[in-house]
Amino acid sequence: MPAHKKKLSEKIDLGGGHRMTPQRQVVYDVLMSSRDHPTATEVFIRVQEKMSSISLATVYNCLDTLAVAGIVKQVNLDREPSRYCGNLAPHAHFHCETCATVMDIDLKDGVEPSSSVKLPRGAKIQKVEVEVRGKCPECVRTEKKKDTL
Amino acid sequence: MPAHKKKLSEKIDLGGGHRMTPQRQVVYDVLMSSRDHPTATEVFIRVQEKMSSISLATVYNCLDTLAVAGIVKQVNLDREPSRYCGNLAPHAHFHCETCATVMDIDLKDGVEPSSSVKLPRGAKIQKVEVEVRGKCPECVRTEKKKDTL
DNA sequence: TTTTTATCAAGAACTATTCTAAATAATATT
DNA sequence: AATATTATTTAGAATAGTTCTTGATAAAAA
Ligand SMILES: [Mn+2]
Ligand SMILES: [Mn+2]
Ligand SMILES: [Zn+2]
Ligand SMILES: [Zn+2]
Repeated sequence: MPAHKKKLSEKIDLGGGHRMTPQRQVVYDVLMSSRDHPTATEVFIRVQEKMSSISLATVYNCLDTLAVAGIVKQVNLDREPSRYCGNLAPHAHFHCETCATVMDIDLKDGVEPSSSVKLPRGAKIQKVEVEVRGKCPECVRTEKKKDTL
Repeated sequence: MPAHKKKLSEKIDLGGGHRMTPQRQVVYDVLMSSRDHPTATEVFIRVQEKMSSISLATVYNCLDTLAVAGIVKQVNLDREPSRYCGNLAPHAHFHCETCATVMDIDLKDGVEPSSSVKLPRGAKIQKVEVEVRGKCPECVRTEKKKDTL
């Protein structure tokens, strides 16, 4: 079952004496129930529909706690606000420069993302990030439609 | 001849009615004469040694103009301040989490960096960025030395 | 020269994010 | 249970990198 379809309100262990509070749960649920990559402010807006009393500071706190606990991912693209992602599987991101959408890209089976670069010998690799920028299929289609008018 | 060893004060065309002013030239020279990836503030400090009257705002303006003209690269890693790079050849970046150094990584010949991901069909790819995080060779060595004490 | 356009510089403004401090709530200890 | 300890939430202040504004300066064009 894909992560984003997991039953909501599932109790998760955060470890390190951290509690899964109602605020953290609702932030977590919002991320797990969406495939897009909302910013903290967008998460805040979505969370408010379920818990109108929550503050933006708490959303930032919760996102950080969840990210440090490793149950959500913080996605940083360029100079833009951080986005958050509930997809824990290793994956890359496609960033559409036309509509600003961020979408997950699967990795090809058996191909390490690091295999295209000459890793510095003696270095200890912790993480490899691949980011693709361009025009998403939908925007390419819209563009072409415009051409034929 | 590698880009960073080019003769300094080389006159460059910026295109689009833009002038290579003394300020832009000195900012450009600073980037071309270093292999590290300085932030705008670090560039500012280095530039001041040659031109003490320059302002930080102008350094930001110059860096932006040079980057838009495509003769330097803006490098954005995580939430940190932007860094700037005079290496125009396609390359990736290694970011040491211990000493914060950013170094260039060459791409393997004949291997597209995009080959490790399942590109969305119909998308128009403009740029693929690969970022490696971990511990650089020097920091790995320092760490090991500490172990044997 | 006169006019136009580009650039510079200083500081204000902006924005995403973090910090502070007080209130609240959960947990542990007695 | 009562108390003490610790974690969490919250609003707002503070921070930091960057961008914007505006008037001065300089270069280019006419
Ligand atoms: Mn993702
Ligand atoms: Mn570089
Ligand atoms: Zn798009
Ligand atoms: Zn290092």
